[in-house]
Order: sequence, then C-alpha cells, then structure tokens
Amino acid sequence: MKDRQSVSIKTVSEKLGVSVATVSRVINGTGSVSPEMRERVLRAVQELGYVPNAMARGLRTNSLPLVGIIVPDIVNEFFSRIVLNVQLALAQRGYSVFICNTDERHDLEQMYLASLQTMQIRGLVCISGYDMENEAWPEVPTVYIDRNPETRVSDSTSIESDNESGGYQAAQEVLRRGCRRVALLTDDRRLSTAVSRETGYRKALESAGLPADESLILTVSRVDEKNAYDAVSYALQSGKRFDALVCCTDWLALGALRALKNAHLSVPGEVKVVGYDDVSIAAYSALPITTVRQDVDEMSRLAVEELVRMMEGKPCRRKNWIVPVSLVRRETT
Amino acid sequence: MKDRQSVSIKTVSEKLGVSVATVSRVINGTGSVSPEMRERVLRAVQELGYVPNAMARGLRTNSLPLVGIIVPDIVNEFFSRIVLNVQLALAQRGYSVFICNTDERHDLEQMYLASLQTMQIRGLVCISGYDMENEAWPEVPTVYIDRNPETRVSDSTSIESDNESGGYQAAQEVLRRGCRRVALLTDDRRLSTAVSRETGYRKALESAGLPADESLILTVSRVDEKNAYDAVSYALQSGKRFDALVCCTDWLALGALRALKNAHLSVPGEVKVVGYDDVSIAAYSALPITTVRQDVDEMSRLAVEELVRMMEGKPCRRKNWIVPVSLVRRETT
DNA sequence: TTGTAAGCGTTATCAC
DNA sequence: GTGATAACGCTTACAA
Repeated sequence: MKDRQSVSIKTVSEKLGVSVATVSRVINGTGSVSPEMRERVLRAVQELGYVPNAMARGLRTNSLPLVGIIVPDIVNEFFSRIVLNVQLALAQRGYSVFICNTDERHDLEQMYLASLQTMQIRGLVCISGYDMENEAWPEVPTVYIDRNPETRVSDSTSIESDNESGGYQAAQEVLRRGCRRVALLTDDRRLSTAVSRETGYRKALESAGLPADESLILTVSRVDEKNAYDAVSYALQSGKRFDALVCCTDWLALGALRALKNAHLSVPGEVKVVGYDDVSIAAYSALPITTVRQDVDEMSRLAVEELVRMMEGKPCRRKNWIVPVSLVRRETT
Repeated sequence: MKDRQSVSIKTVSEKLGVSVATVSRVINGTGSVSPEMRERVLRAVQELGYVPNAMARGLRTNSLPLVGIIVPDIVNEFFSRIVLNVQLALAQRGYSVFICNTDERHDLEQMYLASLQTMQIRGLVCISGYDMENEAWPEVPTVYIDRNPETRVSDSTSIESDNESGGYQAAQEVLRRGCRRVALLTDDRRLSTAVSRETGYRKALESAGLPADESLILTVSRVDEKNAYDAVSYALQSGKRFDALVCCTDWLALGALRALKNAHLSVPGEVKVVGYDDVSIAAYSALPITTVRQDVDEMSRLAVEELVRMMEGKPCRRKNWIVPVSLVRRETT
C-alpha cells in the first residue's frame, strides 16, 4: 500500500493498464463495465487503499452533500439534542453535517458563516442564540430553529416552539395554585424566544386580573445557574417579594432554587418555581422542577424534512412552524 | 450580485479585464500587486460577492485545514465539553473541525471514518466510546482521548485521565469512612477506562485488607440512569448487601441513588455512593454526588497542542499522557 | 465495453 | 507588476 496521499484514480488505472474513466465508472457504478473488469478494479482499489477525493469530486460535480449547522453552545443539552438528531437524520440521507459552535460570539459566527460558504454547503440549519443580523449569510436553503428573523434567505423556513403558549402555561400553572405575585426571570437580551415567553406570561397575569408589576421582571445578562442565583438573591435582598417565579430556562430555575433556599424560603410552600426546556437536570435536581417541555424530537424532525425538501429543489411546506409545548408538573409547584 | 454558484475567480478577473492570477494574488496576499490594482480587485470581489471555493483550493494545494473528531455521544456533557474546547482551540489556529457523532454505533463510526478520509482530513481526534478495531483508519496524525488502543496510527498520541487512580480514590474515600462491603457499578463492555477504574478499586480494597468479592461487581449494558436503577434494584432484591457503591459515571450514580431511595436505604447513612466525571448533574442532584473529577480542560488543551504539533510535522511530545484526576467531596459520602 | 479529453476553481511556475 | 498556462483528482460527453 502506497502513501495514501498519492493514491489517486490515476494510480489505480496505471496499475491496471486501463483508463481512469473505467476506474471512475466502477467506483460510481455509472456507465457499463464488464464484470471481470469491475472485479480487477475493485481488487486494485482495495490493494492500493484508494479513497476517492471528495474535494476533486465536489469540484467537478459542483456538489458535495454537506450542510452546516450553527449552534450557540453544544454543551447545552437542549441544543446538543437537536444537533444530534439532525446529524443522525441527515447522515441517513447521505448528507454530512458541519457543526459550528459559536459560543454565542458574533465574531465566531461570522467566521463560521464565511467558512461554510467557502465549503460550498448545500444547506444550513441555524439554531438561534441571538438575533443579530449577519452580513454574509450563505444563499442556500436554510432552516431557522428557535428563531424567526425578519431578513431571511429566500429558501428558508422557521421552526419555533410555541413560546407564547409556554410562557402562558407556566404562569397559568402557578396562578391556578393561588399565587398572586408572579415574578419572571428572563434573559436581558431581547431574544424573540424570550420576548414571546414574556408575552405569554403577561397575558396569563392579565386574564387572571392581575396588574402588571414591572418590578417583578428579573433579568440576567447571561443565562446560567450562577447569574440566576445572583439575580434572585439580589432581588430578595432588595426587599422584592413574590410567591412564584417563572424562569426562562431550567438552569435559571436551578439558580433561583438555590437563592430561595439560601434565603430560607420554602419551595413550593412559600414560592413556586417553574423552569423551561425540560433538560435532564430538571428531573434530577434536588427538587424536581416543574417545567415547560419543548418537543426537541419533533423540531429536529421537521427541520430535516424541510431542509431536505428545499435542497432537492422543492419548496418548503410552510414558512413558519410552531411546535406545541407541554407542561411537565413536578415538585416545585 | 450574481448567482453565487457562478461567481468564480474568473468572473472577477473578467469584470476587471485582468488575469485570474492577479486576482488570486490579492486574495491570498502572495506575490506582488500594485496598490491600485489591489483596491480594484477587492472592490470587485465585494461587489460580486465572490467567495473562494475551498474545494478547488484544497484540491490544488492538497491541503484544506480540516480535522475530524469522533465522539460517541454529544449529548453527554463530558464529551461535549471536550468537543467544544477542541473546536474552539483549533478554530483559533485556523483549523475547521468536523464533528462525528457515532451514537456508539460501529457502522456509523465506519461510515464517518470513510467520509473523513475522502474529505482529506489533516488530523483526527478520537474520543473513545468503545475499543473496537476499525478497518479503515485514516493515516493522519491522531489523538486518542480516553482510550489507548494497541494498534495505532504511526503519528499518534493517547490522552487518558488517571483512571486507575480515580478508581482507587473513589474506593479509598468510602473505605476511609468505614465501609467494608464496597460494591462497584460499571460498564459490562470491557472498555479500557472502565477496566482501569476497576483495577484501582480492587487495589484500594486490597490495601485495606478486604477480600475481593466478585458478587459485589455490578454491571450495566448501557451506561445510563435507567440501567443503573434497574441493576441496583435487582441486586438489592437478590439480597446483595453493601455499604458503599463506587460508580463508573455520575449518571450511574444517579440511577443507583434512585434505586437506593426506592429501597429505603439512606445515603450516605447506610450506603455511600461515589460517581465519576463530575458533570453538572453531580453538583445539582437531589443529593449532591461525591465524584471523581476528570480534568476536561487540560485533556482538551493537551489534545490540541499535540495534534497541531503532529500536523505541523513535528513529533508529539509524548506517546501517552496520563492526566491527574481529583476527588470532589459532596453529600453522598 | 472502453478510451480520450475537456473542464470544475484554484494556485504556482514561468515568462514578459 | 502582470499574464499565460499547467496541474490538482475527478466526472462525463463523445469517440472508437
């Protein structure tokens, strides 16, 4: 077996004393070639350890079945679940998936977008993170998940879960149990997902005849346990009082729980808490968290289905998809 | 702006009435070109929305700075942390990373390996999962993480955490607190990592003068919470008794905890439990879990450093790295 | 059934 | 400083 780098289709053809066309034909199963020939070629390919060069092939056929996926943070279980689902489903249909972790950084996202373009991706899945505008968006079929940007590539669809309903159900859940001062803990960036959840929350309060109290809207600048702990602790120290707290993610709920415990407030006795996403920590935390579950499987399924449609030249079935959410009751309410 | 597909270096050169060589030179900053020319070209590139074609470039220069990373399950936080670190660090050095989720399936791993080869990757990071032999391993610089296979590519290094010490420390921790019947809950596939941890566990028992009791070795066929729950429940029902349980991952510990609770056994009173990895669930579970922490940051740092060295033609600094682990004491012991 | 050769978008080696 | 042009590895008319 020769040095892999130098084994090309030509190497194979020379060894056999045939033309490269013949070798190409048996490799791709196109055209017609005699059984004996096919045998010989296959054996030579095996012996030489020949591997087709995807770049050369992609260049020639202007194809290469590659799609990109942009995700803010792969360590976040909500995102990694989607990525895994999407990758598996696309692999089954013959597409490779190039995963780009932006770490929520705009510069990295730009870098990846450029890089994906040079790699001639055929499609793109973009999982939110933030709503920033991008200069150089690849002109390929695109599926936005958890986001619905105004300026969109022509061939695109958006898949969101029903955030407004989620916010509504979350607030509803504590209202139903008699809470009257329902606080909200959310992201201070005005992400569309967070805004929708807030809208749902406000509507629920409204239909319960409760006045809006802006002082009960708590925000964090970064969505993690620690920031939630700090924000809730600070609110408590500032004398804010509430009997329920609707959180925009499970991790925020977790931090809130810690702050509440630290302030000797019982849950769900004195304060009820609800999370969002239903990542596994919600079920296994010290106090299992009541949460709004997003249907990750359905979202990824739709994403792949629509993306493949568009990449095959068909129009997407809908421009906007809203996937239902469900409330999972556990012990914090 | 024309249809992106058709904007090539030639399009740009024609618009300007210059040769493709000139355009190539300004794009790559190689050779010399007059300032005015550079200006004109840059503007035309901008206007036409020209993006270099990575495949053509890669074909010509036989390069394309791409590395592959094979990982069993990206939803597992231990793995996703490594992947994130590696991708970020390599991006900084100009490499793209192609992430392959094998979902612990051999056929998928084979498929990805082949696919990576055709894409002419320059290096490979392989994060365990299982120890199976692969037929077609790409002949490129390789870093194995959490695994140390016998048959290795010539340019390769292996980075493991000190699993034996981890197993030892875990057992030691409960022994020190007076436990005498220390059980082990592990993977039934004979992965090298699991075997090492078991060895450490056995040595600890031995130095405490305790006889080995094979009936205290519990196994699961799939490492997750549910299987751990089932295995431990079954052991308990079969009348097995132990006052400590050393688990090979935090998720196993979590399942064990649930089984123990279900059997009305108090933790850490009647049974002490220790986990492994220190994923975030360990800190936030109902009962925060004492666990052996793997130094993910250091492992990924080393991986990138060694991989880059090898890809630049230098030899790796060591063929085998053992990264220290540390015990994190929490409330299950 | 098989071979010849053009061309995909680049870069690099020559000339000029 | 700039322009032709060959070559990278492959697919695909078109010929034979």
